Amino acid sequence: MTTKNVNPNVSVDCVVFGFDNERLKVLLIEQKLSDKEKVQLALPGDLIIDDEGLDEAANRVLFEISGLSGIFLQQYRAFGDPDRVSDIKDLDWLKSYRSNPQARVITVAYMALVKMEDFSPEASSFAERVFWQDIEETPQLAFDHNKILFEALERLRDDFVNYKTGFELLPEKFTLGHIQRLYETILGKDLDKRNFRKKILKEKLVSPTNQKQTGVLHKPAVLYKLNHEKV
Amino acid sequence: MTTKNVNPNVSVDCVVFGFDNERLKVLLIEQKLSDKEKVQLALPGDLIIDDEGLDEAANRVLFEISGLSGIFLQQYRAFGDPDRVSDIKDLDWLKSYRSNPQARVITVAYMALVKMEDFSPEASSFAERVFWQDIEETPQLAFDHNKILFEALERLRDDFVNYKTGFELLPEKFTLGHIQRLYETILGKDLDKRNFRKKILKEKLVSPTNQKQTGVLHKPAVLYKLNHEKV
DNA sequence: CAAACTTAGTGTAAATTTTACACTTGCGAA
DNA sequence: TTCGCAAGTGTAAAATTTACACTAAGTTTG
Repeated sequence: MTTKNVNPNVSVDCVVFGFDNERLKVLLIEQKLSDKEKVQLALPGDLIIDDEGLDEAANRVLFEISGLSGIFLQQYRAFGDPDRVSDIKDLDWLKSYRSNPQARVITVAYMALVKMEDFSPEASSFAERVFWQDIEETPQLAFDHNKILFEALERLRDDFVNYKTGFELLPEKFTLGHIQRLYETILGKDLDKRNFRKKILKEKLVSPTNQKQTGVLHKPAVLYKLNHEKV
Repeated sequence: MTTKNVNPNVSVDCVVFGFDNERLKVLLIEQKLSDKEKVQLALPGDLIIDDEGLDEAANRVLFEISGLSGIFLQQYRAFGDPDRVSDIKDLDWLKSYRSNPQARVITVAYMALVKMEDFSPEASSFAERVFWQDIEETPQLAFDHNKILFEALERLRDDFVNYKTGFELLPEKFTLGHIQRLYETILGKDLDKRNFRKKILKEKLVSPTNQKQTGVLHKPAVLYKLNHEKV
């Protein structure tokens, strides 16, 4: 009880889901361990700085690592097992301004969902490589990042079950089929076409334009747009 | 970018809701500032220790401050505005083992719901007083604790809307009226008696016993019990 | 140019869930 | 014995959810 504590390092980790009208992906980085030559995959994340809030830190870190900005990151929980980052001394990626390189790392996890076409991640600072990874084929990640990712996905699906979010991922003009594929992708299951359309149209969040798809190898669909005042 | 950071203090705060078959309360503590004579009200919380996990820390801290243990605490988010605890230097309650008394404090918030009759909080360590405060009359709290409490309440209600939680708050034998009052208390609104009973009974989480209430000044109600295999 | 392929688009009936609503019952207290 | 109080009970209407199959309109292929 009178032990002198060393304050923990505090980091933020960002689980950025990307949708490409087809598959759900997650933004990963490849980082190199300092002395050994091993590389490992991880979620973008880094230590916070003294005078910034957590939300602010998440946005900064994501930008510094991947070049992405303007993304709405939602915090969903903190992870703080004392040994969740055990081989911390081996790591290059804890930046030079850390004050206690030997101390544990507590991380605050953030989640976002974006359309991939709007964002082209570019590796910078200590990341060797930044890329979109298909969610169905997630590899082994560093530390407890697989767990952090899994919980983010659970939260993402929770947010989708009420059918009121996710439209922001669609292009300006989109078809009802696009929305349905979005929902099927996120929820990981098939939905009945007629029932889905009924439900979406009842919400009145989208309206038809007088345009149709072109250049598709099937009957062209009516294009819809968002009712911005409602979203 | 090359600034030497001071690692933040990390604390846990516990929002323990208590139900007394009547009202919803929250566990608060009264603590004294060091030099001045002012006292302030706050949620039970304290810094974490090096080698403990966050969940572990929450349980320890709650026990040390209030004597309560065996409570299921659920983490719901971290709060980390850089100036959320601005007058930290004035505070006695940051224990002696803190390493950076001048640094910011990031807190990880936990929530629990218990039946008050099972727990008799007793002030210990640095708390002057520990008590149950009616949720409808929450006073001004220290730091951002009003915000932390508000978000806990939102989360609590979210957990209740699916009608599948909260039974653990009831005595061993209880009436349907008790459950309804519990739900009305948590949700903060009245529910239709007949519809509520229909719904609860359909869930099949409770079964009637062959006993009835005694000593009540009205028609005695049938007592129910939990179907433990389902809860 | 006909056939094949692909997704768009559409309606209904049954089942389930939700909502609104009012009176009688049994106990203790006065 | 009457009064106050919460227990206990049923139904109809409305809303929501679910299951289900064919035609339409383009493009590509042979």
